[in-house]
Amino acid sequence: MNLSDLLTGLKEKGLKLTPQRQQILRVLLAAEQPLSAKEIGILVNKRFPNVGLGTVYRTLDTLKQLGLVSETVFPGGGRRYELCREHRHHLVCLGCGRAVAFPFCPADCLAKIAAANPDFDVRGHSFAVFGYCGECRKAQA
Amino acid sequence: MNLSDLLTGLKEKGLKLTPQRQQILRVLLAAEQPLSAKEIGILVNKRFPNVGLGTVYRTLDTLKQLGLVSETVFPGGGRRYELCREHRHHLVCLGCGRAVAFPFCPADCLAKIAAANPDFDVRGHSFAVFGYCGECRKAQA
DNA sequence: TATTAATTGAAAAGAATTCTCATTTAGCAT
DNA sequence: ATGCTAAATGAGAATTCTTTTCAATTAATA
Repeated sequence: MNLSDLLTGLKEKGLKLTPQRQQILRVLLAAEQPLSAKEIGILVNKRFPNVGLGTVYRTLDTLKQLGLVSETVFPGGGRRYELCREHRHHLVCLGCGRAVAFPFCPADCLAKIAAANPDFDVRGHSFAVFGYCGECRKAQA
Repeated sequence: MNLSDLLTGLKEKGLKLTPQRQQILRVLLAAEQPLSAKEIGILVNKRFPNVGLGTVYRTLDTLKQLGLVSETVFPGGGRRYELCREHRHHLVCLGCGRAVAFPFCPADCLAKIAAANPDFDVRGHSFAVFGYCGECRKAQA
């Protein structure tokens, strides 16, 4: 997924290709891990100093609704955003906050749950694993 | 797990058994699903009208640190609390917000992740499934 | 180039959570 | 019972995060 694919996607949905949106998408494309709205704002501000957080939140909402961006809630309640490249989950370090993505899904568990709740229309799931990364473990010792 | 077990636990840790804490524990014991701090505050206020949310948050923090209460983060960033009875996850309705607990854990997935990341000290995980419950589906139709 | 609806910036408002500090109180030792 | 002391509380201020408002701007179309 590159920038022009994303822009084509926006255009097809009838959305305007504003420089702000493009920059937010560039930031998300360059990110190697999910970012908070504030972090996205700071990175966007490097090129567009007066883009406010309001615009960041609005754009993220729009992109979420289009299915281009996913929101992950981290322990403590922090919300982070990333492009929907492929479905993935994260291994999050409780020490430094860094997150590593992994592509495994708890498929067997989802199947069990769906089978046990036939009335429920399952639309999605979240899964995250927490602990301490190698570096933080060294630092603690 | 009943109230006096919980109180014994607190006492053993050297914490005071204030009426406020007891009432918060009673509310958590009576709850059938994880509650937000605000909801807990409202329920506590039925018997102790001037317990503030500050006390609710502080008490929940204390109970979390003792391992008596767990915090679950819901989509959108809402944090909810429940007694640690047994480890469980939730099936959450995106329509009405109600949550149903289930005891399955995505064990195979956890094992895969741990195997793929030997440096990482895994301490916990979160897992939740989202969708629409039978009632909300009827209401939509 | 003009028009128009979508988008934005800036600031205010709202919600959730944490912090502060003077006052109160549970638990312990008289 | 009473007094002592550290812990806990109430009330409100302060933070942080997110959403909303509205006038001004701008991308897209004719």
